[in-house]
Amino acid sequence: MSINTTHENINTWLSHLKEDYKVAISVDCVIFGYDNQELKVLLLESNMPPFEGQESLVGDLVRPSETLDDAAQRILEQRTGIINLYLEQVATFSDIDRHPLGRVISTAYYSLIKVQDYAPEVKPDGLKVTWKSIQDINQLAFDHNLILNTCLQMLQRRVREKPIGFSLLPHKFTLKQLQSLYEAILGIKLDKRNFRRKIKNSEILIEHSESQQDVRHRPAKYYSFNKENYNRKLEAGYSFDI
Amino acid sequence: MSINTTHENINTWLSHLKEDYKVAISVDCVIFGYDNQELKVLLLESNMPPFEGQESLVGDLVRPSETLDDAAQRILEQRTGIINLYLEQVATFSDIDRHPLGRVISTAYYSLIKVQDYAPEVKPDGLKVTWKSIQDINQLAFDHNLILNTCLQMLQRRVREKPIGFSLLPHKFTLKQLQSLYEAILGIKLDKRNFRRKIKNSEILIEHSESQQDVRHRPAKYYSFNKENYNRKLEAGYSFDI
DNA sequence: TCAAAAGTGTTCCTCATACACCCATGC
DNA sequence: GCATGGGTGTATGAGGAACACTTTTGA
Repeated sequence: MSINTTHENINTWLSHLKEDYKVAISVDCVIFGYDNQELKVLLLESNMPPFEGQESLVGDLVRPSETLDDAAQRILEQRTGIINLYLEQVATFSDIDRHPLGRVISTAYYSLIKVQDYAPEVKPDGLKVTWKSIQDINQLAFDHNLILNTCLQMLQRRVREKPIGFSLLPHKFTLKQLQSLYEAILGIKLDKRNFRRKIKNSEILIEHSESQQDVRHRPAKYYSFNKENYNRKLEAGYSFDI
Repeated sequence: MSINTTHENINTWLSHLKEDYKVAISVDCVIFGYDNQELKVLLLESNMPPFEGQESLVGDLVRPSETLDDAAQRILEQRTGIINLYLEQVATFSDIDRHPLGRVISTAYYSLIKVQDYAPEVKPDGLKVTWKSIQDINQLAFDHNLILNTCLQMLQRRVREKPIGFSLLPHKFTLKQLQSLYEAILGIKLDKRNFRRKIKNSEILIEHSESQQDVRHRPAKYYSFNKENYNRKLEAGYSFDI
């Protein structure tokens, strides 16, 4: 922000700060999960006009005493019980009439969690929280479809250039699960052999001795993300890329 | 923004909107230019405490009646006279104490112009506007160093994946100028032969019959960006990449 | 004729892509 | 023994990286 102005001196500027130029700020969190071969998003069911019955993203107003990053963490915790999740800022949405009750500008954040680690039944503040497949999402409250799409594009970009996909899977996963995850996020089919070669060459997986059990086909081996080795390779100039 | 809450009903929510939860919003524009082999940024000289004498980005408060995109265009025009420039949103900065006069959250935008098309002498509102080389920038007002760095990273990313570099050069340019531009933005050296082959293979340049004049060496041919052909190739699935 | 930058091809190597069959298990 | 998904290797082509000399001009 610049305060360089000869037209408006400090006093008028200060009065602007107090009065006319203020609007409310909110954050909206797009929390992605992955289950049953499908990419999902955490949604709240709205109970307020004019959006009763519609679903919305996890969001609320930002307090004047907190940063956007802090607000995103606080609101996510209050609304879902999820604590200490790293959220990445995506974009800020400012259409004049995006909120029916007044001028509210909203900054969107996204993150990823393992659905196994979060049971929506918790509902810390009594709101209905549900996982919903991206495919099944229709009309959301406010401009949340736009926000969701923007965050999804960010996810698609990031998942190709950073090993964040693992944070959607259980600690131990099969290569098939990993491939299906990428296919679900990117919306494309990948070649099995090429995918496996690429992943294995990258040397960022730990291969476990255990395999699947009770499957009526050849059991798949379990793998985990090797964060230590990834960090080591990062420092050596490695750049992840699917 | 979500209004789904059982703790705060509509009325208290509305009062929040009117009172406690309001902060001021600003935009800051990072306008890049290129001249004399150097990447430059448009800066204003600050005349207000505690930043007198320091330089700042082109910014101001957003009005409650305009979107952030509109505000960025308006403020850029008022402060510099530059009209109708497409600005891309980069990020929103919200540190509590980023502004000495109160809580101001700022959304950053960036864009590129040809320095030939803009004479800073114009100074529409009487402020000093200057081009400054990225290299020579020291301490800026507010958190503008952080904002500038963030926008520079965005530029470095974008310039590799979209043919936006041309908007920094004169209409007609030499391949050497184009290569130097990329080197200045990315801060790396490029191989002359590989660069020229890549650019020529991309078929997005028009080769003019004219060449440089009055240079004491073999004169270079002039080229222009072939926007029509680029758009045609885009639709055919082409993706620019340097 | 010299200085200064323009312009030009080839080799090597890495990596993306396309593709088909055998293996281990539960039923 | 059969259905189901797991697991593996190779050949081809495209494109990135490294690299040095000749050409054109003005002074």
